[in-house]
Amino acid sequence: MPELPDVEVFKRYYERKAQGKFVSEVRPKDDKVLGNVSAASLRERIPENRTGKSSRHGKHLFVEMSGKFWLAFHFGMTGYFCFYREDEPPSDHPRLIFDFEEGSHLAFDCQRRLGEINLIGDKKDFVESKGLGPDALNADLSLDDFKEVFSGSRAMAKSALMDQSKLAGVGNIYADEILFQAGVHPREKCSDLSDEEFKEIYEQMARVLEQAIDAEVKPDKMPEDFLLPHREPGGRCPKCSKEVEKVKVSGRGSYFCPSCQ
DNA sequence: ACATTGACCTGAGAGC
DNA sequence: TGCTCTCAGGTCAATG
Repeated sequence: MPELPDVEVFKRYYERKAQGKFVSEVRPKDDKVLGNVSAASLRERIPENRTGKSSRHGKHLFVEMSGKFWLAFHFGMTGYFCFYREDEPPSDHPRLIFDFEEGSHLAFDCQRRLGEINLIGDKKDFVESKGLGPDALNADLSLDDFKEVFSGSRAMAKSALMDQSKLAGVGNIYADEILFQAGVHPREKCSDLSDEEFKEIYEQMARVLEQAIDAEVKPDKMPEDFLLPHREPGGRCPKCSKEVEKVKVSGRGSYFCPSCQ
């Protein structure tokens, strides 16, 4: 599930619930989600530190530990944070649990184990090592930057939007939503897009991502004209009420409105 | 350079 | 009820 808006919501959840707490213990439950760090090393290095500030780049979330190092979280398909108190039930598939001195906990939950945790010293180096492009919701990203990234590509618009080395953060769901709002067919080639279409995609990208965050990523809180709640067989386009269609692009199920796009 | 496919994982839901 | 099949918001490697 986690694309840029989801991860931004996780970030705010972390800040609200778990930032600034003293970690008494950390419990790694599954080596599969550990990237460059072992369970033993986590147990060694994390306790006695305080959870610090956080930042996000694309689908990656960084959490600083006492100003000493960062934990980089990637949520895969099914990851999320779950904060709970002593008297509350834990999450379903905890893969790493922080125990706070005050008696509460933060779990990194990931049912399908496709997420990954890394311990890093420098965020920039990490972003570079992953080959990530600029964050898709970066205020410094101008229309000209955007065009420069995409106009040289012969890939389909949706594939290009999901390419994390071009821009980081857009995944399957929001690529569909952005192209729907921009009125561009997902299989349209970047090289065939007009200036007007580039501008439309650029503007809709920022709008869609921001509105999804405002809606806390909940389908029922999304704007009326979002495709997102209608991406299912038989679903109706929120703008023209024609039946939405599904095709495969880059091996991913892709919904679009045949009349609006 | 790009599309496609399968692998990595687990579980929910559909159809029988 | 239980089985099988397909699918799921991510990424990576191999192949054409």
